[in-house]
Amino acid sequence: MTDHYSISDLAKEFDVTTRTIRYYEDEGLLSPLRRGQTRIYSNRDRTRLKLILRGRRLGLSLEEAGQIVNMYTPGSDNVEQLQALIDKIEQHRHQLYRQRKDIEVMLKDLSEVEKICRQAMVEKHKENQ
Amino acid sequence: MTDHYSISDLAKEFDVTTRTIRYYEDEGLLSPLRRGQTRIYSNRDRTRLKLILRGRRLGLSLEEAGQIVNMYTPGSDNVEQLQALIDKIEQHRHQLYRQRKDIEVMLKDLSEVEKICRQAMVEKHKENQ
DNA sequence: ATCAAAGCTTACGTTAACGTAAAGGTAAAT
DNA sequence: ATTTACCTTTACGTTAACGTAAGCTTTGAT
Repeated sequence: MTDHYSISDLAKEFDVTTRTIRYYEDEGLLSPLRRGQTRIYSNRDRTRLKLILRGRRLGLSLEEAGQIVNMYTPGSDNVEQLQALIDKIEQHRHQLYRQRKDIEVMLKDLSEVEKICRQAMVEKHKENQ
Repeated sequence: MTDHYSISDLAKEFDVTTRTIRYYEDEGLLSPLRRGQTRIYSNRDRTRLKLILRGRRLGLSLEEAGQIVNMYTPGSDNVEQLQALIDKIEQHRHQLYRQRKDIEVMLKDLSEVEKICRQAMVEKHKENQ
């Protein structure tokens, strides 16, 4: 709510190191203001970091995550760029669909394995009686 | 259906290099039979590879992917191990839940951005008339 | 018989995403 | 005043997950 954060504020909130946040800046993903040398992060910066980390949790590279984050602030005004952006969105959407499918299958598989485990445990208990 | 595959068979089917498959063997994730020096992959090997690659698409490390794959063939018979396995399953399940949530949010965001894009394009077309 | 395709091992190279250490500046608390 | 707790930059180190190249063997096809 305060609209400005220190680097360690964000580091604590999102459970990353300050090194990581500075690295993201080196890679052009963040560009906080400065008071003297010290970095000052706005709510916009904080949101960008949040989006980057969300991408990372899905296994995206920093470059891919950056692409997605940059979609939120187009900046490009001509029709071709807009169309290119829409195409990128479509690509990412399909990747997400695939991941979602993978997750569903994996969840189902895990349930199956758990079931077998529990049955095996029941057998073991019978043995010990 | 043939129950045995060459390394390049699998490489083509799953769109990876043979180097990748051999690397997974080095890391103990696969252990194909041999005819002389040549590797021969069974359906079981093929399934393991498929599972590993599914894990990779979700951003898991090879080690994590390996853990999951090994759940499918418990091998351990004592109760403690079974309980440990069930705990691991629960952990992975929660990670998958989180990823699924991330995906839903991201899909929603992408739709939002696309909407804005399309509106901007409509404006541009009006200008050009 | 030889030639191309595919297989093998060994080993060094590469890249992303940080970790870690050194050396220093600033500001508040004791 | 000096300790504590931040902040900074620079720079070298590390690890996972392969890529790539060299050199050799095996095998099916012509």
